[in-house]
Amino acid sequence: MNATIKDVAREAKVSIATVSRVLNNSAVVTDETKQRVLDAIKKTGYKPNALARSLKIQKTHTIGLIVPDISSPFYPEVVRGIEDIASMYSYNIFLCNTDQKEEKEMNYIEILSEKQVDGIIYMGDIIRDSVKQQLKDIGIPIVLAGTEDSESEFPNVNIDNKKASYDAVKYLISLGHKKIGMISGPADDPIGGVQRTNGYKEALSEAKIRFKPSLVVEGSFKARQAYLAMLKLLENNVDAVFAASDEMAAAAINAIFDSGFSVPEDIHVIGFDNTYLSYMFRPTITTIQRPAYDIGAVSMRLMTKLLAKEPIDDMHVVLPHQLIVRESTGYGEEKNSQ
Amino acid sequence: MNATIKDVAREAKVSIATVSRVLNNSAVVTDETKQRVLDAIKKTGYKPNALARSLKIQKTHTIGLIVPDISSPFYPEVVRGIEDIASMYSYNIFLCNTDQKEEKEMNYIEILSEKQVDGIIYMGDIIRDSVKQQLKDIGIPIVLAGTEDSESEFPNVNIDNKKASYDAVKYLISLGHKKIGMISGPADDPIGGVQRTNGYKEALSEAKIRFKPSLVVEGSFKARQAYLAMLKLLENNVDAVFAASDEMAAAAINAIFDSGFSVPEDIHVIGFDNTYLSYMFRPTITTIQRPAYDIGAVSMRLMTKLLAKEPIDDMHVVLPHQLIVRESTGYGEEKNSQ
DNA sequence: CACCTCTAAGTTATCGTTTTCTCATACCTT
DNA sequence: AAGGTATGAGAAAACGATAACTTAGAGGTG
Repeated sequence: MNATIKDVAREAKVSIATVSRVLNNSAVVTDETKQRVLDAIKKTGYKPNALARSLKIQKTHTIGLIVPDISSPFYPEVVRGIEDIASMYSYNIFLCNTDQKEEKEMNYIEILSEKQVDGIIYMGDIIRDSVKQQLKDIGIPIVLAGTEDSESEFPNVNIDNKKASYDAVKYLISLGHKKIGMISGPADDPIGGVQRTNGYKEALSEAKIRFKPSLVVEGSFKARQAYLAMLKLLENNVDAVFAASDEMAAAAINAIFDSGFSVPEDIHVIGFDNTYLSYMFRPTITTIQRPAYDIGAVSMRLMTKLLAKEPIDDMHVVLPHQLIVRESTGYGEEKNSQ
Repeated sequence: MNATIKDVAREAKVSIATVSRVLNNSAVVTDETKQRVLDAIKKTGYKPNALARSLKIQKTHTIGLIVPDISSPFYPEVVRGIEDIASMYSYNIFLCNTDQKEEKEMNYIEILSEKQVDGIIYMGDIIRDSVKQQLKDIGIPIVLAGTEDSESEFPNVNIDNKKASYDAVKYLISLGHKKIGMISGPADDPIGGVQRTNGYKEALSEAKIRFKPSLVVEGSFKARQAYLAMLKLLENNVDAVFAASDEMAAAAINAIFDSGFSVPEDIHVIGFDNTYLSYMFRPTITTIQRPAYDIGAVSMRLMTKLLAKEPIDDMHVVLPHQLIVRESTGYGEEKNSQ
């Protein structure tokens, strides 16, 4: 059906080697022959078969993306960042949703390996040992985007989550709050759970505020649980809350309103991630910005360096986060200007 | 480095043909030989090379996704739906962001074709003739997800956009409104622009309300323009507004508040798409739900049928949309229960 | 003028599979 | 016992490219 290099060769009355040479200009071909080949390519409508090429050169210019769920916030932007840089370097990406399930992760890594991807970018809060081992076994470059493994064995790009939540809580303290609640991520999540809670504790201890376990309620990054968590915190009379995600912060604010209190008048709230929810929601939500697009872009750039075996200055990139102050902590009583 | 079928054959002391036979159980092999091969596979850690296989069988079990922007709402869910079904049928997907730019679209289609994808699912509001032609030329199954081409030449999965906006406006009319404004999509967008505006007109004409061009302001699906559009509509004293996207609806509501009016007390607003913004935003926004996940899932299912050459009952699937009534049109003055 | 060198282009092995032939052997027939 | 038919397994030809190795001339040198 589709023309092959052979058809082009026949048409141009040259050998397939010569066609290959003009295709990759890997060797000198006289202008006249070259032109004949070019004409033949046009005439036959020839398109190189990337499969055959990849089989021979042992490179696919394809990388695999392991993502918990492309339809949940944060990831779409990361993936966009990855894809932009990938396309810049002529790489294509396989998208694989795993819901963070071990079985799906293992399965996809296997398939990606069989499809001979040149590298894998992994996303997800928890990296199981089994998965880690398999990623090592397949012997291609791996980059972790927006996460990190316990021993820092893999190159990665991330923010400093502990510092980020430290900054958020410190800001609340600077506003004069003493009873600060937290709605954390799951306890078995080393980042959204452990690291962010640690930042919270550190800010408190630095300000000599005693840490009370009852003021930290474990959430699941879902609105409903966060709503209930907030109700619990209200029983403990908190005067400010730091939630480990914007969605949880929004749910918390709703819980506060539904309980007859007001934000920011009665209680201040800070979220995490600067999703568009945080600025479209009213009151707009003070939040920590994790530079999702950049995490993706830098991860992919790091990947291209690994693939090209370029020297790499830093295998573990820490991108800056930022506290974005909005109405939920009392900023800007004047009208918002969109 | 990696073991090949040859290594397995040598290890099991059989021919590579036999190994291939047990791999695909494409022919009878005695249990004893089979076991030897299986052992050899385990011992060598052999993984089939999908590239070589695909080259031979002329199928890659890979499909390409052309998407305007994975980081903008609606698409992540569609893609998730596609990927879920794809993985169910052992297909992998290439993700390609095009920003709806002709050049990028053409380029990606070319690359996908070179990489021998088995099919392409196209998303995007506008389908240019050049792109359409190229999609036809590469000679593989194409499915349009959440969109349609002018001549309905390609199989597609979508909702009835005209009917959807008709329903929204009819609902506003049923609430007693007469001066209904609309913030539409771009005029050159046959769906978000033309079809949705047509539905608006039809609902008006059915209710014998005269259509006034000044009450339709062209937006771009972006918040800022919609905010300005709403200010214009306010000058015309509208008492209700239908926006062609939730983000525009939210921006409109902000504009209304910032102008000293209130929603739903003074003005009713309806959005489009039931993004999570529409239910997290306060007031929650009445909207039309486009079943994004299902559009993706059904599109991919359609694709698998095309690839398997199964008989297809309907090449043009119209999925049901739904009007979701929330606070922005006055529903539920009682406390929202999350 | 014989010999060498260079250059452009052709031959062919190879990447790792699948699949079509072939073939050897065992088992039925009659 | 000779011939026919399954049956399991091997040999080899693809699939469509790349690249190492050849080779045929053209031109340069002594």
